[in-house]
Amino acid sequence: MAGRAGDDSTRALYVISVAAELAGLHAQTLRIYERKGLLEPARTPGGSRRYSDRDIERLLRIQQLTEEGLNLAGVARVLALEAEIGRLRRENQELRQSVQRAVDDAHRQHRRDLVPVQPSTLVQWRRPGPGPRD
Amino acid sequence: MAGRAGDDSTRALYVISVAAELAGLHAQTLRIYERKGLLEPARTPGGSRRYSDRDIERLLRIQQLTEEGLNLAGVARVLALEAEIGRLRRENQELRQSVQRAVDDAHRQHRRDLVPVQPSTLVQWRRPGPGPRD
DNA sequence: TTGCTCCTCACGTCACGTGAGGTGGC
DNA sequence: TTGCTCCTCACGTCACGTGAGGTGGC
Repeated sequence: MAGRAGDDSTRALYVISVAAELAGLHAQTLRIYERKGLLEPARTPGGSRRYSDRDIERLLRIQQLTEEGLNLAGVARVLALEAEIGRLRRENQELRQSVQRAVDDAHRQHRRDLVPVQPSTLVQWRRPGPGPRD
Repeated sequence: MAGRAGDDSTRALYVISVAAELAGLHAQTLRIYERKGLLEPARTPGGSRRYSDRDIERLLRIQQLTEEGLNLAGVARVLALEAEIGRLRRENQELRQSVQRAVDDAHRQHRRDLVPVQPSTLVQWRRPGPGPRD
């Protein structure tokens, strides 16, 4: 599905008959999906539909969901919720990185504090023995 | 819907006819929803269904979604995805608090570093000029 | 002209809600 | 006995996919 010239998955490449063949659906079904707001293919100046690779993948996802018994209202809703979940997961990932950065900064700050120590203050390193505590 | 004795929204209180009346649905419809896995009311030792306030709220949510045109497969999927979104939002909120805590700690650390500075080491602050790079 | 596109209309199938009908335990 | 519960079966309605039928531009 990728590796196309220009590698732009949103580029409108396929007329409806080709898109239908790629997705394993009837052309008329694609028109129905569009009317229901499930996807919005590009249009040529003349008014014909042109589908991108992203559109094809969306069609395959829609097909999965309808095969699982969802009707088109459910498919529309599920696609929207899945997009929301994607956003939340990304935001989540970024927040985790923020926490990591903040902790790293704290550690760096700590190490910087240790740098000015004079050699005369160095002591031999001992592994912590089985002391009464700590 | 709340404020019940004991205030436990999961307590099984209503027989199917009462639950159906509360939700504005037919008892038989509630049985269908259960068979489709949309909710699982408690059972008495004799085998009769008992619905909780939480079950009633779920029934109302199911009703909303079917009125919006979703079939039951779609409703089941949407409810699961909404639960996932709830989890992600909560996790997200906790991560934000972690970031806030880490930043607060860094500020505290910073303030502590500033305390030991001797007055003799103070220099005038200059804004960085337009140097050749960086 | 051929083969595509566009659209609308109609039919078959299936899901779901509703009701009927018959059973059994407080 | 009455009024509930349990279940299954059948029917009406609606959504959706499919196909036909007619139009128009490369």
